[in-house]
Amino acid sequence: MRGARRPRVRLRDVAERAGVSPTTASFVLSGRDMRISEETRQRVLRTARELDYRPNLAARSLRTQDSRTIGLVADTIATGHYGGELIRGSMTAALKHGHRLLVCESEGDPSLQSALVEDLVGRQVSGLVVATSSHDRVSAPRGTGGLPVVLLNCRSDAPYPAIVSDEVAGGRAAAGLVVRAGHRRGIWLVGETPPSSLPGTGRFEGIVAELAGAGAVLDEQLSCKWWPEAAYDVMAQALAGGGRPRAVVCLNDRIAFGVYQALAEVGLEVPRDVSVVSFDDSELASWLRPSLSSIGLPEFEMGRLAVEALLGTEAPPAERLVPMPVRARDSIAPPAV
Amino acid sequence: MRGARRPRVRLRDVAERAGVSPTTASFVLSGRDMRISEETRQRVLRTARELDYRPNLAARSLRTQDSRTIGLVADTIATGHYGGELIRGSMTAALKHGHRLLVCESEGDPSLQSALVEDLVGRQVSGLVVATSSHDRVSAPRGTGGLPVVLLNCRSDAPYPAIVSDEVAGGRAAAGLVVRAGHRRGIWLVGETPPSSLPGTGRFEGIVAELAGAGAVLDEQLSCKWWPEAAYDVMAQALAGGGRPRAVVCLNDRIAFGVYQALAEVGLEVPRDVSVVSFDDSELASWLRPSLSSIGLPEFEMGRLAVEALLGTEAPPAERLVPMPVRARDSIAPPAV
DNA sequence: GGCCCTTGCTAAAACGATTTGGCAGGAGTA
DNA sequence: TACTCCTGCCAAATCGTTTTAGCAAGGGCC
Repeated sequence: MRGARRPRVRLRDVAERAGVSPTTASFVLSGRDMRISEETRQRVLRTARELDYRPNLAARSLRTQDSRTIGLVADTIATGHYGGELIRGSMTAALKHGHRLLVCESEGDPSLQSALVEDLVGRQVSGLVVATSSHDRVSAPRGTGGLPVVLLNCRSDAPYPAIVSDEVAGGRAAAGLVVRAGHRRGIWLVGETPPSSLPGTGRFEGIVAELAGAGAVLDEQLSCKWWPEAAYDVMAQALAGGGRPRAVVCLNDRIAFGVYQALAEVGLEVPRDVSVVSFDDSELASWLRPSLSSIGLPEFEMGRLAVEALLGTEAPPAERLVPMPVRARDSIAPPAV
Repeated sequence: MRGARRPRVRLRDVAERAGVSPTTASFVLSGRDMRISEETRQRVLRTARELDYRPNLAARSLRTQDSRTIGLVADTIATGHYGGELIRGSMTAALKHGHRLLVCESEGDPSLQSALVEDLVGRQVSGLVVATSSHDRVSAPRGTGGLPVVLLNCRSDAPYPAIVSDEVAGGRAAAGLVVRAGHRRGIWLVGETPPSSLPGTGRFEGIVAELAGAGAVLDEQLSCKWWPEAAYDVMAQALAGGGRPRAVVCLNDRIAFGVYQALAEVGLEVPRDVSVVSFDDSELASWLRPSLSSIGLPEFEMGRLAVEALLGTEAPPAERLVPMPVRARDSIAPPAV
């Protein structure tokens, strides 16, 4: 764009100027303990600094067969905070290992995905993270050419390690908050649990198990899409029918948002009259009044673990269940007498 | 990980198997119209397919001095939807030009930022996008080695093209919604406009200008941090003092959320009693009841334009103002008589 | 035959790093 | 002196592409 692109300083330039061979310069700069006199070492280092030498990583990759890059192929990277934190976690771990992150989005298109994988393999990435936002079973990427692969937020039939959130434990935690506040009756669940959705079924399973273990019962289950509008409708209808919950477990924060609105309209106060707990710990949870207790998604940690599985020294387990953080806030109180 | 990493198929392997020289194979595969007989061409293509040949992009980069990669250095990539959409936009544009995106986060640490820039330059990226989430003046990245740089969501004193949202026009659009609904009096503004914040001052400027142009007045200006809690507090206090707005312009959706709550508590209904408009068009805006009219952030488009400025054919302007999309929803109505 | 084109292909030199296998020269030892 | 070791450095091969320059064979033309 601006000005003539001056030719980059090469290792050879540094070597010549320092009066040594490229070999020596390379040894000095890569810090390997070959027998180099301290004086020569300093001279090379100084020269490199003077010339502002920056190694050409393409050349290095070619020679060492190691690009110090890992590829992240996601179906969607912009689902709320989700994608961002996943990327951040992956990047942080990659950075720690001196790697960079090549981020791609396939928009769920399988042919685009395989094209991307192919390209990344061609770029000699050291490993591949395949992520989804929908958290379920996925067909394993093909044509990875024997490259290490880690699945993020999904599983597959291929023998790739998978990093997923521990939804069952999360479900237990959510129900646990309600149970420990003293609730045993009048507990409602809001949100559908489609069979294909791992988070849904996992959460549900955990909730039911925890309630059963505490001798509590799930009085009502309102099925609806995971959106405020839908949750509001189904909740408002149930309340209009005369039902009165003491605690509501929502399958995500957006549902809880709708539930809050429906409760407010019939004059029920959270948490005095009704306790509410949900999942995702999105920003919404802390904005609501009263602030919403929510079981968070360990996105950052999952991203981190995925890259760590690729780059770390220890072999990753076939399936890593990442615990979901529990954010207890003001939306839960003991049942009124 | 699994199995022996079989050596990758090289161009030379394809050439040998097809009985031609690497030169010929290269010409065929890169599709250049050197004089190659159709028969030979087909043979090479077939062989490449059979062997599942994938070119080594490190070698290609080294030779062509072109990595087909662009680097994105952000201070924070996980600010709500913001970062995700920026990345998506950048990636889409990069993909269109056959490039990939190397994503880095500096966490606002200048020394980390320059280390990252240095690394990316070493990786021979074709260009650099430097993005911030805070949208203001930034010190230009150093040590870019003459690489093309585009600033995203910020400006600097260096002569780099900048892509920023047109906050002033956005401000006019927000006020315009209110004005066109017929409001001239009882218009409030909520949210502080710190001098350092470009979006704040830009929005404010546009709002004031539009109102003035329509002969409307800004009756009240409530200053508060851009968070629901703070906005609720300041709004509730103003309402308790007896003030009654007919229209409220909020500097972002989170503020509007707090305002909604404060209005509801004193029995004012949106939009019958009070119209509300705000900025960001976050998910919150469509979840609120009634749905919130909001001036969106053109994140995707900005990311796209940044990369397009680097890779596109036409020279980018020094400062590109990207229009903010107007999302008119249910929170605005004509003033009651 | 002698000359020049055209066609279809190839040899070899880059690109810029890393790394193997030495090579001088001095010191130590017998 | 002759042999061996060690120190400090370097020549050259290598990674897998792209690309310049040119070669051989065949045909047309005079």
